[in-house]
Amino acid sequence: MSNLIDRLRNKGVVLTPQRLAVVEFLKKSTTHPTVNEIYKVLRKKYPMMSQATVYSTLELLKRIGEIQELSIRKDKACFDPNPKLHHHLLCRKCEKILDIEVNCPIIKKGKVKRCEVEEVQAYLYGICPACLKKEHGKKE
Amino acid sequence: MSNLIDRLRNKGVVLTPQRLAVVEFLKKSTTHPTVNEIYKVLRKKYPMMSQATVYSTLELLKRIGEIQELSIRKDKACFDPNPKLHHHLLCRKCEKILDIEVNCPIIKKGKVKRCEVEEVQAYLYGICPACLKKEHGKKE
DNA sequence: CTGATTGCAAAAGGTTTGCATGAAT
DNA sequence: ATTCATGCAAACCTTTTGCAATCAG
Repeated sequence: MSNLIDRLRNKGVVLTPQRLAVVEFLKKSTTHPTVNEIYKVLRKKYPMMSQATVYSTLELLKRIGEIQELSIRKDKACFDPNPKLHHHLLCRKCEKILDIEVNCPIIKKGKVKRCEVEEVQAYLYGICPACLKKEHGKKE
Repeated sequence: MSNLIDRLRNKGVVLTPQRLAVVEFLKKSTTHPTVNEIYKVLRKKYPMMSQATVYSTLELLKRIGEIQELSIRKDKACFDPNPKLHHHLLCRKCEKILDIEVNCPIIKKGKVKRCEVEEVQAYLYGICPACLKKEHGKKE
């Protein structure tokens, strides 16, 4: 965690308590939270925190390549503390977002079909292993 | 086009003039239009057409598998008359959306990493061939 | 006829923006 | 002093919803 803070400092980021709170919460999280989820949790500890600050901090972290934003949900953005290229599945049963670590030889950065690809997001929709297992007992 | 209409009838779709207008416009289009783009064009010919009807018709066409919805733009939905699995690139220069017809062995429907994948959307962000060509002359 | 569809307008929800306050250097 | 971040609230846009009027079969 402390080398994350060093990294931010080196990138010239002014580290306010609010920003630290967002960074720390997000880097610990494994659930790809939305802005509002982050805001609601942090507000308990930092009652003066505003949603606009959460937005601007996430924008900043995205810009410097510390996190990535997902549009896998149609209605709102989710955030992933891991900025490296990987894919995601949204489970239609439990609504959770899972990281999908596969090395796709085609859907990747670089030249694809004469295009210069700089960023990739692959969104899979279906059922996660946990919900598949639950279904095995039932009919359906 | 007439076998499209037959197909809709066979699926039990009530064919109103508004729905026909949306279907015909979208099936001819190659630009992945947004709801508002569709609405603005159709309103010229059908002044009584409402945006709510465009929304509901697109929802209907999606449900019966005639079109697909893209979330490649962060702010609004785009629609693709081709419901088959294929991928897309959003060019950051011209803002156009291109179809990317590649056969990815990994990002596909079926079993992926112990998940049951029912739908796939791969969104590539970068520069399209036309804009790349334009850049060649310039320094950049 | 009768249920489905339409159009209108309002509501909802997420995101962005403007500006005054406040903190840091 | 000056710059930059914050918080608040309003504004903005897209999408959804409710309902009365209308239409398709």
